[in-house]
Amino acid sequence: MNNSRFPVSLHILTLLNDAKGTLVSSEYLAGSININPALVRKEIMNLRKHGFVNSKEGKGGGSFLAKNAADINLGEVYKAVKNSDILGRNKNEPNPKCPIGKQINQHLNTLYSDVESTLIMNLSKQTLADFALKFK
Amino acid sequence: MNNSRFPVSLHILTLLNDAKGTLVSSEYLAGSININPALVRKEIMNLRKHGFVNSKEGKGGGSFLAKNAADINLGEVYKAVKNSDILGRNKNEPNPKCPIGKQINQHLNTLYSDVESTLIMNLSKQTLADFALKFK
DNA sequence: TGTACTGTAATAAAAATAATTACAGAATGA
DNA sequence: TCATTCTGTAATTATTTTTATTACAGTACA
Repeated sequence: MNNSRFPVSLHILTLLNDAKGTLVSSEYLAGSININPALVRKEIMNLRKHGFVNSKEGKGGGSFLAKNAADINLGEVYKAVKNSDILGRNKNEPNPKCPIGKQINQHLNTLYSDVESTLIMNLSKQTLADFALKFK
Repeated sequence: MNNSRFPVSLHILTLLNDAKGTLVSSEYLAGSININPALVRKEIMNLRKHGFVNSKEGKGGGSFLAKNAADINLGEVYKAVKNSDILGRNKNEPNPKCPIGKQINQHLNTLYSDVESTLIMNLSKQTLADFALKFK
């Protein structure tokens, strides 16, 4: 992960949780996170697609949590934003003529899926409500 | 992780293990991985720094494992190559005037260090020898 | 003493990420 | 009704990260 989608999404969700159902504009969210509002809206699109938030268009519009914070766990959030292999991947095909190169991706795959599923299991122990509780 | 340092390093180590102590050139390694030899040498520098491999300069030179494959575990390899936060990080400072923005990095830090230590624990259960054993 | 390596740096290219800009469409309320 | 303030979305540009390329000094061998 060399992008900021997870922390940005978690930040958005935390702010929305804090707003207790009132509508929050992408402008405000962007101001807290310190990124561009259009990026926030894009990330919100994704969170909406995954059922975490809902938005209302038009004047006075904004976003709000679509479910209880206790029903959103961080494993789900991770799954919603992940778009690359957890431990990275070589973009080039390894040499198929090399006995090791030929097989390595297959073994990396099993390693990664194992590692990732325990990671998700671990993340899933914590809900957005748990996370938000840490803020004073 | 959006770079390929972990898979590249593991690939190198697997090849060296397969070579059973004979010297392997960066040219050969690069050919199997399908990346540039200079990158391989750079990655080997790092692996050497961490005590996993040794190299011999000059004609007929190359690299070889510096310790038994059973004494290299994948958690150590991960630690040797990791250079970014496991779940990504927003490069911009969150707004210190926002009650959430002000605190979020601190809470992300504890989350990340927790998540990462279980990830490493998990990876550490597997040695290079275990990994290499999967190749037929 | 030529050859084949590593070590290392500098530079360039490519890819990924983020920022910016723009604007149509929706909801509000004066 | 219509100006205002939002979202949704796309297109473009800028920035950063990653990878490739090139080059060459130094080392070891034969």
